Amino acid sequence: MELSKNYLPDTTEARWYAHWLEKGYFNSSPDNRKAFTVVIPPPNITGVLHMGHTLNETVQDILVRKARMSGFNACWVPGSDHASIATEARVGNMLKEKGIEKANLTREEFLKYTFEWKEKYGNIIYSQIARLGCSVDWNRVSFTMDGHYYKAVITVFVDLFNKGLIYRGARMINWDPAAKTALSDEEVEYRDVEGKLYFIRYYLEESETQNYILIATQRPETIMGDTAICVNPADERYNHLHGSFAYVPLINRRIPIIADEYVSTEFGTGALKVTPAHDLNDYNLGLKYNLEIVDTLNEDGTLSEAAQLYVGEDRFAARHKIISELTEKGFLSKVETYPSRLGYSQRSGAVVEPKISTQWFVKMKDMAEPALQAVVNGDIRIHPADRFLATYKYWMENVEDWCISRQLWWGQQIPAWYDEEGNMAVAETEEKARAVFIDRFGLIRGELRQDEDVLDTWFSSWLWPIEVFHGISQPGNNDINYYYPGSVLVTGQDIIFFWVARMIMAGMEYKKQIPFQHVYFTGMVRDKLGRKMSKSLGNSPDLLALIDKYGADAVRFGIMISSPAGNDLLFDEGSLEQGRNFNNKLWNALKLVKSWQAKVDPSQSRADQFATSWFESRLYEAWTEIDALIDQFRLSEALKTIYSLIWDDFCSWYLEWAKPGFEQSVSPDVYNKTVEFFTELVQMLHPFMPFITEEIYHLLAEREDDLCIRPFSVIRSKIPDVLQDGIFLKEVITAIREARTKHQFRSRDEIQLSIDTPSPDTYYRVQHVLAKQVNAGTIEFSERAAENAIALVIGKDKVYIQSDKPVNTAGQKEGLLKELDYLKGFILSVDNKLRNERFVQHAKPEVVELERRKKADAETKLKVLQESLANL
RNA sequence: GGGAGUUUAGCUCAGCUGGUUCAGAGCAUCUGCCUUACAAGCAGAGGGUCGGCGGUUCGAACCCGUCAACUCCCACCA
Repeated sequence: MELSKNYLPDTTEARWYAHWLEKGYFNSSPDNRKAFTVVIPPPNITGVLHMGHTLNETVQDILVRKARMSGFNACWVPGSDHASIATEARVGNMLKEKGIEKANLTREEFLKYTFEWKEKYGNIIYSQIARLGCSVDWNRVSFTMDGHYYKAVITVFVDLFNKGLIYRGARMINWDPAAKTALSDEEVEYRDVEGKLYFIRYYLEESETQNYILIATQRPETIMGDTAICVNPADERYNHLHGSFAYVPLINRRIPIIADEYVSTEFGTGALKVTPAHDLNDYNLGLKYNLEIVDTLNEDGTLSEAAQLYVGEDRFAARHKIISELTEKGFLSKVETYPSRLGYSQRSGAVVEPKISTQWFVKMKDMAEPALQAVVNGDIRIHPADRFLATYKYWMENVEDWCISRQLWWGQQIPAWYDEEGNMAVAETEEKARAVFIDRFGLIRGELRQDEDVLDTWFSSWLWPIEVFHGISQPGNNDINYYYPGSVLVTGQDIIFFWVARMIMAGMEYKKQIPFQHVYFTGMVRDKLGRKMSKSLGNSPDLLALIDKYGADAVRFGIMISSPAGNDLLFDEGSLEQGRNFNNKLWNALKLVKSWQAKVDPSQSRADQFATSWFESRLYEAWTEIDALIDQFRLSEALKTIYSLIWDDFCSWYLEWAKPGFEQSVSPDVYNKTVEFFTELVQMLHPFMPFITEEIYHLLAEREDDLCIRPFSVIRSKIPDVLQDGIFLKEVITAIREARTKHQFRSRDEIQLSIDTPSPDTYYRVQHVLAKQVNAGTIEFSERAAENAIALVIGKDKVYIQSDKPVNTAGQKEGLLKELDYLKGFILSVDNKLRNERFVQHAKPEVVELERRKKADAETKLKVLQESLANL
């Protein structure tokens, strides 16, 4: 078969993925092997594959494929989460484009549209995951709104409620006015912005002369919610005002002036307007001093009736108008710019409002404790540990209660029912809730009404490692017993609190066991200038286009080669090019080895055993390293090691050494060994670059199996002497080549070597290869210096290169003198060290011995150099 | 304001418990090659006083102190 000039990924990749699926290699069911379980961090159904996913999925695929080939029963569960806020917004917009207002729909109608949308668009990401080559078990696709999953979430809610770990109450929460829902603290992102500080006059009641107190605020539109002014009791400027009253500008509400230590005398004017409905601190002051709470905002961020002014206008529009009015009427004293921080909704991007609202909360303290211990005592290992252990600990020790109710439709509806008097029962179903009512109140007053709210998406995804195996809906089933706990969780460090910490809590609560043994945090993907990927910067590459251009293997290579463990990944298309070049290198090595096939001559016994026995040892040595690196999650380094093993050791050295001469035959032994080596190399590489390796595996020889399920079987021994010979041989070749280059030999110019060495045995073992590699016609051993030759000193050996080209003696002399100088300096420094009594006394004996040997070696070499110089 | 991390060649990073010739790799750069697998290649080369200062030690990129720069996380000062 004729092989193409370069490797062509597109058809190859599609063909092999289809084949793997057809064979069912990625499907897992419990058996007597050890399980290796990975659950995918479920992407949003609204999402498309981006660089972050690509990194995560590639890492997981590497670990899973490696485990599968190492004899584990590997199970990688794919799936997605329903992403209530994002999806509801997306579907809302879609409906709007069709001319349908969500407000005119019933809950059931809206959910029907949403499920339809999910069926249509929610699976796009799966085809992209497949395109990357991910070896997930497609029979196990899970979705956080699947029937059993929904049920599990409800079960957990009821259980936690009955345990007293879930409660309902009015609290200051983060309100997203765009999505019109409450958010958890974690869903708020703070950003620095340049704000303005407005200084407003509040006129005092009992002052005959129009006296006022000056208040600084960033949010003048909230003044209608003011119910007090607060100053520090120690602030002498305001001592006389304690207990008196002032009037809120524009609406003339009479409010008290109170004193509390909370207020800083340093900031602003030292006087604070207290708006209990719209600021957490003010809310606390309100509770302390029993202040009236005036909520001046509607759910959508417009001003409410209670505001009296600008009712129905958006908060930011109202701010501008109020500033104008305050200015006109002389209430505004001055404006200063002021750097501040604003909270934004992670999902909708809207500026979050602190709002008092009745919501559902999970008590976190008790659940945090075992989850903290699991990590602190090492049951769960975090990688890289140093960076995240402290963060995790801090969060767990200072965890706040979790607001889990969302004012949305898309999600698990809270299983709480109310009667007409507001009595409440929590139960899995309405029927059970009725029983609870009867049991507790004896009767049900009027119609029962279910709580309108749904649960935070994270309240379902924290059960992911358990419920993808139906561990809550069907406790004790075979799958959950076999696959739980998972082996490793691979995810971004940005969701350590959202998701990782809470999964650990859920695992400890519901399985009394950790959900995974290792957590591997990948870094964030940035562009090559170190900037975050973002739509507005336009630096977020189109992943599918990249796969089209370079192939999935090259994309995987490019991403992995540039992502050192735990660090951010600076994405550069150049690394994909490197991946493509690597594909090509492999492809050409394949072409070379295939070309030998026809040249195999069974009558030929092997002439030279060195190349094969060297590579055999080298292969084993490298495999040990690579295996250890993968175990330590140092995947980038593992890939670099394989890359160099293939490119340098295999292609540049081994294949050249083993290559038959022009028009010459190959011994069956060399050929078979080479195919075997190549097979093992592509096997090592397979977890990283699955497609090309599978392709080469099959082109290299007739196979009955497939590479992706081939068990690793590198049971070799490394022979230190052979490895040592290899190092020495490379050194000699490089030195001679360097001399050839320096003296402007062309590759076809043949040389003759004459070597003066105390240990010719080494040369005997490798001379065949050496001659080929430096284009030497003859190699002879002689203690005499060769005439008209280029003299080299390699270790303790003198190597003379003879040819019909004239020799530049002066240039050579210069080179040797330079080397001599260096050596003398070196000997001097070692000597100084050895003469230092304290060194000899304090240093470990083996270190001293080493220095002595260094000195002796250098002195021998010095002598050889001097002889060479004398001969010139 | 609190905490964590980083600082080694032009770029991205290795360098494990301080000691094999005053530090390694990949990419990039330079030189020479269309050598019968590969110019998406081959053969070579150059490039760093390991952020600054001080200390411990016979010996420091590595340990300690200090300063500086950068990054991230957390935090209710209007």
